[in-house]
Amino acid sequence: MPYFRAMARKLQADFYQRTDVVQIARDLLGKHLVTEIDGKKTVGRITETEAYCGAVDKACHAHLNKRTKRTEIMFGPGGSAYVYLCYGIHHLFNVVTNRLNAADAVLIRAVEPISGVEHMLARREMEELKKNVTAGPGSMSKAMGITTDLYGESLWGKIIWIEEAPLLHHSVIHATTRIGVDYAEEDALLPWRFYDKNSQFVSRR
DNA sequence: GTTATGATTTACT
DNA sequence: GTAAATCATAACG
Repeated sequence: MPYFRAMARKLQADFYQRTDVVQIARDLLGKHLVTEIDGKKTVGRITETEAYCGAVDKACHAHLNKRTKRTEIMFGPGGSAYVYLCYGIHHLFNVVTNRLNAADAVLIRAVEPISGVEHMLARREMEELKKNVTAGPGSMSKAMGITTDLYGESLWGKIIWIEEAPLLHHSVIHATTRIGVDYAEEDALLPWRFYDKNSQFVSRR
């Protein structure tokens, strides 16, 4: 490994297995999401996340500890990928957090392209780099090559991982309500969506 | 076996 | 602003 190129550390179990999913959602902002799929490596800086808190959150698929084949991975220990298909078209990528039997997850909603931009554009069938290439959970997953094939994949393996990066200052993190969870009644009002105020690559303002 | 329904995006009017 | 696309999953018979 060339000594002159700093090798960013992959986030490990101790990061994902903390018990406060909202804190993890904040901490993930600014980190680098990396995928290496079909020999194509793409890196994106995470700019937007949402926290989903297992049993007590009406917006979470695992609300009241509803255990199904789909939600099963969220009950495992933190550090694996929860990917599912939404509206029959979009693959949404989540990071499983917390300990065994605490079904929390963080939805990654947007990234800012860092490298492998040509692969992202090819996957999105686009010509130039605009924010909608990777802003929005379905778009981001498509650009990064994330599909339900990655369901249950370890986040410190060789296909997908997240690299350490300095925490963002709290003053540039904006907290607001989550998107598309109107059905969750009072839990739809929780300020559990976070984004980097300084980034253009955010799905909505 | 059937049926309802989305953690959304895109292309319209 | 509104609507269509499109299918795995979950709940029910």
